[in-house]
Amino acid sequence: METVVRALRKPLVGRTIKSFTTDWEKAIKAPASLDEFASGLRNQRVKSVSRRAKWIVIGMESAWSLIVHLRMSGHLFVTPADSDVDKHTHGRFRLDDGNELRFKDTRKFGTLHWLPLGHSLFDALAPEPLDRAFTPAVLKERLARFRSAMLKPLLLKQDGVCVGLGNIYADEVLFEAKLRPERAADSLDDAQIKALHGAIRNVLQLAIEREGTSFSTYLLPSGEKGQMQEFVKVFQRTDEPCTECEAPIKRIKMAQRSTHFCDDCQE
DNA sequence: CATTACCTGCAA
DNA sequence: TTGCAGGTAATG
Repeated sequence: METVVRALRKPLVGRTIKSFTTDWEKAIKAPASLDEFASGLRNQRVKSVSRRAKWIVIGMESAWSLIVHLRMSGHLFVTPADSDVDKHTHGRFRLDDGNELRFKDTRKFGTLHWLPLGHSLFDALAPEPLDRAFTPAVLKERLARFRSAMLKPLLLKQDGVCVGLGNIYADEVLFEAKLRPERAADSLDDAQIKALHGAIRNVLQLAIEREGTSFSTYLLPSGEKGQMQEFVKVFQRTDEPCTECEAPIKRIKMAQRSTHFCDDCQE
């Protein structure tokens, strides 16, 4: 999402939204009606494009925001308003420069919100892991809250120890920290907490530098793939040799999600 | 914690 | 035809 936000800033900041159309009203979660959503957005000028956790926030000069969650298959991009419209495009935001912001979402899991400052969408979210305030001490305190919860499901929770990790990066983080996915949150010593903290920041920072992970449908707003899939060490490498010890990477199911790890390296 | 639900497309 | 896919909310 950080990569998406960075790419959308230039084409969106300073633009005015002239109109909105959709063929999938259910994507709109706030306000209650399509009418209120579309009329709220009309003639709003974009002031900023930012992000909280995996939510994309397009802030207007009016202090209201268009907030988008792309979930599994969502894609946001800016294109000339007269260009071909794919059948999975479910939202079109006409801009004042002849372009359109399009929301494409094959699986229709993504959500759109039009909300004023002070909304509660982000209230329960855990800290941003790349913020300076996210120190090993903060991680330690948050891990303690979750007692014997297993690390893998805990890292996926956006109201867990930190935000921003999905299934790919959670596996990569645990591999880098040399911790098993089923380890209990409260069983880590200080060195392991420090390793986990470093791994979370490293993996996310690298993923941003590589512009995301395009294993399946993820694409940059430009339509190009990210590069992080070339650098992952365990995700979707089942039975391939561990990069550290050559043991075959194992795949198990945890919290209904595929989970990849090295049986020898991770404790 | 696990399960289910929300959807469509694709590979086994 | 089944199962699986990068996410999250609701429910048990």
